[in-house]
Amino acid sequence: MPRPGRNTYSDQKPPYSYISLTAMAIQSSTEKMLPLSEIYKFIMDRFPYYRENTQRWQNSLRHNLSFNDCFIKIPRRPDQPGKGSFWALHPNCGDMFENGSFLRRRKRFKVGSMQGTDPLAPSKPQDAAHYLQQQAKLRLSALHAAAHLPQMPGGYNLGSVSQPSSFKHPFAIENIIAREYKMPGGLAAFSTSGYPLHNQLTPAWPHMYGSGMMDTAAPISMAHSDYSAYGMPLKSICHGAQTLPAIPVPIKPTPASVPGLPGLPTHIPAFLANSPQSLSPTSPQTATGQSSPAAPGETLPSSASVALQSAVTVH
DNA sequence: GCGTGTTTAATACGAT
DNA sequence: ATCGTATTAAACACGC
Repeated sequence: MPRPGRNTYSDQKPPYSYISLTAMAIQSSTEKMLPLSEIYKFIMDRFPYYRENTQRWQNSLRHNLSFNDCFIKIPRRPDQPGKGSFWALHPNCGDMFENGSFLRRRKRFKVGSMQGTDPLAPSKPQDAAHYLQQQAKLRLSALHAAAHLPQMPGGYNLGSVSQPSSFKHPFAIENIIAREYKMPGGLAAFSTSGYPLHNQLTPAWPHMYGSGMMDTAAPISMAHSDYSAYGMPLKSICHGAQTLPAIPVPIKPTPASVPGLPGLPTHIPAFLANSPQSLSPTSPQTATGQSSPAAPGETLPSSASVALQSAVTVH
């Protein structure tokens, strides 16, 4: 029986499928697309388990990328030199995960199954690739635009969201990343297999490793997980382009973080940060996300959204 | 050669 | 038992 310890829990295989892990990596990126090598890196950074047997799981991961329609390949632009293509989530792959939990997928995503809700998103892989490439550009434009907007006191840590759903699955991406291993309470109701157990208290997320980003700037109290790090369900991240393109996620409190922008995460989860090392340790900070919860269905127009809209119309 | 990408096949497991 | 999905292994192609 494994005992709690550095090389037992922390090296445990995470309860996520390769699809989940890949989706996490992709969604952690600013442009919502990553080259294969960055996906590898993300996973190895966060999950010590995957620092071994790299041949095995990387082969599996590549298999999943090719095999599953939910991943689409995006050719590099001339200004994106490097090896291999980018990989992104199909714009219509929303709702792929049950309740936004990376632990459970609803069903295999197939192109043309019309389970997505983005009326603008093409379903053909080629079209989707182009669409996402455009989306990536837009995100960068929006990010730059937002960077010039005033910042609220308290920075990125507002937590007001416009999601109509108050969905808060404990394994939703925002909770995964928020939870870290270093919860204020130190414990959470999860089994060692990673699944929620209400009658059992074990250290949460032993399989995850901080690699220098243990101390997120926005620790979330999981005891009040109603408003999580992202403050939005995965599905809205996944097809955030339903009304607006998904917003780039700044990885640390920068002026680029704009409070109140619909769909814009105001907590920046370290887990999703694409450069975890860049996160400087900060003093524990109570989650302020619950301090200004958005009412279900509420939308919060902001100057940033205006900036985004203008960015959208520019292409 | 190596990294990337595709495909097929076998196997295991959970849900129904 | 059957089906769907995930994992793993392996072979192969392609480009640098």
